[in-house]
Amino acid sequence: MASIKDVARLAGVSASTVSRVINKRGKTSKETEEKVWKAIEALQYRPNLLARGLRSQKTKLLGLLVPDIDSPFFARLAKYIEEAAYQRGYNLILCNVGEDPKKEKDYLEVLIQRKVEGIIFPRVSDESLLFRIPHLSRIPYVILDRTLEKEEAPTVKLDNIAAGILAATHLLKLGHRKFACITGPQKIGVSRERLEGFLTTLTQAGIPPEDVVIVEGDFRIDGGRKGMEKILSHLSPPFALFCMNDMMAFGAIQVAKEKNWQVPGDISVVGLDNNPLCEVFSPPLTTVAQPFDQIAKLGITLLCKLIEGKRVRKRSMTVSPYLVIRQSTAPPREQQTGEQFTRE
Amino acid sequence: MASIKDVARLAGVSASTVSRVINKRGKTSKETEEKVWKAIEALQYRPNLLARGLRSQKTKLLGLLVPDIDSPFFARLAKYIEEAAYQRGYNLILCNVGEDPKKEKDYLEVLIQRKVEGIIFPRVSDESLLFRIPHLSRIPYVILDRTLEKEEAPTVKLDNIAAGILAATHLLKLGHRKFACITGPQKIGVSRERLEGFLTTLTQAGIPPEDVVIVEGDFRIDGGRKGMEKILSHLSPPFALFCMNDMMAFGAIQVAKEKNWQVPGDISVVGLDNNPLCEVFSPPLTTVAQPFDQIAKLGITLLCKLIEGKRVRKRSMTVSPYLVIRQSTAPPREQQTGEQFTRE
DNA sequence: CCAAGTTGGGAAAACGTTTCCAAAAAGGAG
DNA sequence: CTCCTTTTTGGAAACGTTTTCCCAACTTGG
Repeated sequence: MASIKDVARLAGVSASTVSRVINKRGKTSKETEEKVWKAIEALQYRPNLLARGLRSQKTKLLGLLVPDIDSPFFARLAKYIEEAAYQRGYNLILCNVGEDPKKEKDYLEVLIQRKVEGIIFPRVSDESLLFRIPHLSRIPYVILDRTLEKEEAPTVKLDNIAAGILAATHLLKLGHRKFACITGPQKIGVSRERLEGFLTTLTQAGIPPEDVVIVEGDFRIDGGRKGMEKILSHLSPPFALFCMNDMMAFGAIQVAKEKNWQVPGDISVVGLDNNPLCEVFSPPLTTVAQPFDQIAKLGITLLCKLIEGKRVRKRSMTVSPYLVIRQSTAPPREQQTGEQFTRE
Repeated sequence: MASIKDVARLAGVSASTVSRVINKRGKTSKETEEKVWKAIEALQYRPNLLARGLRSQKTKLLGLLVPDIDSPFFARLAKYIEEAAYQRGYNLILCNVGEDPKKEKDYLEVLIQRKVEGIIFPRVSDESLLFRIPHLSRIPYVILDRTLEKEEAPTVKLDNIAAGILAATHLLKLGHRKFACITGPQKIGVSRERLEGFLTTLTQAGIPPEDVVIVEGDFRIDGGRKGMEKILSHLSPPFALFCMNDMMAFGAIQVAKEKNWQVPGDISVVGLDNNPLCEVFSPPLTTVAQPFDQIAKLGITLLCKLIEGKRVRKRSMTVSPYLVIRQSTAPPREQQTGEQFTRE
């Protein structure tokens, strides 16, 4: 493929001039510029980004370190991250690390070796080797959807307390007095914050935390299933359930149906994320929506600022959730015994 | 960061020797090797992959050009592609092109500039600019889940005819005689092949193609919705429906429920893909499963062979689908009229 | 008309590797 | 001990850019 020297030769100028024209750096006369562009066009020249990166230290590459790209949550986030990065001229190296710490470490090393300018971590775990790698300390990064306890890491995430409040308020307004909650892993800060918002709101409404059945889930369908089994062994409908993501809500509702409980008739369920499947699920799932696009956009913006070495005022930011009411929530059954047999 | 020269200096050898030790090329004595590894360890040296790629033309980078990473289908495929690539020491640049031809073109150019060694295309469209870019003709690529009409492109995909046959056979065996089908876009070869398998099987069972209600979908939930509306205006239950992917099946079933038809009581539905959501949907969806892992693995293997310049016998290969029977299919209602009024 | 500034552009070094070639060291045979 | 072969090593060029430094040729102003 044609190199910058070929262009220079054809245009009758030096390589430095071609570089200047391309990068619009330094002074060049209108006529040389024209000659250069003509030559570039004629040779279909495209700069070699390896060489450019090597010389200028600007690779325009970011690492995307994601736990599981085949999860609706991360896939969605990844989409918006990609979009935001593309807009700013960055490319993404996809690193799907799963539960494998060795793979995570491998990838972190490789990203360093590839001279990525920054790394974006959707929901990295506390056990992440992130901070173990010496060279990594030098490279800018942003964490999405996650609070890291250890240190002041730049983060963009949902206002999780608000999310818990939103769910609780909605269910209270419908008249519920009995509650359950399937959380995410309790070691994840996100889960604790959501629970905090949920419980304090209930407490303020006069419902003591001890009366709320709380079981720990895993953010996966199966966690929702198991969670619901456990809840039903402690609590009899009608009651209201808050699942900390939609996947678990799907699993939980499935179990409820298998046991012949009606949703929302016997059990009202609120999810979280606003997965596209919510609409098509039956019943369509009421959920606390995350604005993925905002999170991704803010995350990339923040990362770019860190890369450019700009001083940033707020290294951590939250975005507000909003409630999407569908048909998995309704007033509790007792209060409308008259209607009990007419619906459906 | 430490460079190869620093290592050389510390180990008291030349840079070339260090390179030889790292890459295990050429002869080096046991003792120098030891010295070199010690120095590498001491300095925490990691080769700069930009420089290596520039010099050796081996970047160990692949492009992943995907229509929409936030679709369960592609997310799943991407996961397995990533896994297969990682196993072989390749990294992936994530290119999410959506419906935007300009973005596709942009990305193809960028991939060339970044000197990727190959590109993997899950389900590229016929309108793709893939073959318009002059330099691209030189770079190896593999297409997944798609037949390109134009030319003999290396492809790994499902045996779509077999998929259609599988769906038809299953429904016939249950005793169905009235059929409908929501296809993918008809301009996509995949859709036509699936339909072919489906229809010929029905024909062989004595059901003329004219009696099968066929509507065109888009592989999305909403296409399933609209498709079902159209079908129900032409055909009254009971009948059996084959949707060419799970998403459309979800949408179709949703509409059926809204109109108070029972699945599988009134309408049996078969999907395709075996999305994890199938299990949790109600009713759990019977579906023709794609072995994503196989497709991805074969695709990457093929791509690597092309990259290494090996002669490959079969440039195109198919993998076999298999049926997963859940609860969205059942014998048609007529045969059990007694139950007709007991439901709900 | 000359000194001082301004503008445009070229030469060369540098980025960090790999790889070719030749030189040095080591080993073996006579 | 010498000569030849083989193994191990170092030097230097090359990959394709960007960037620093410098010089030539104009402009400009006094």
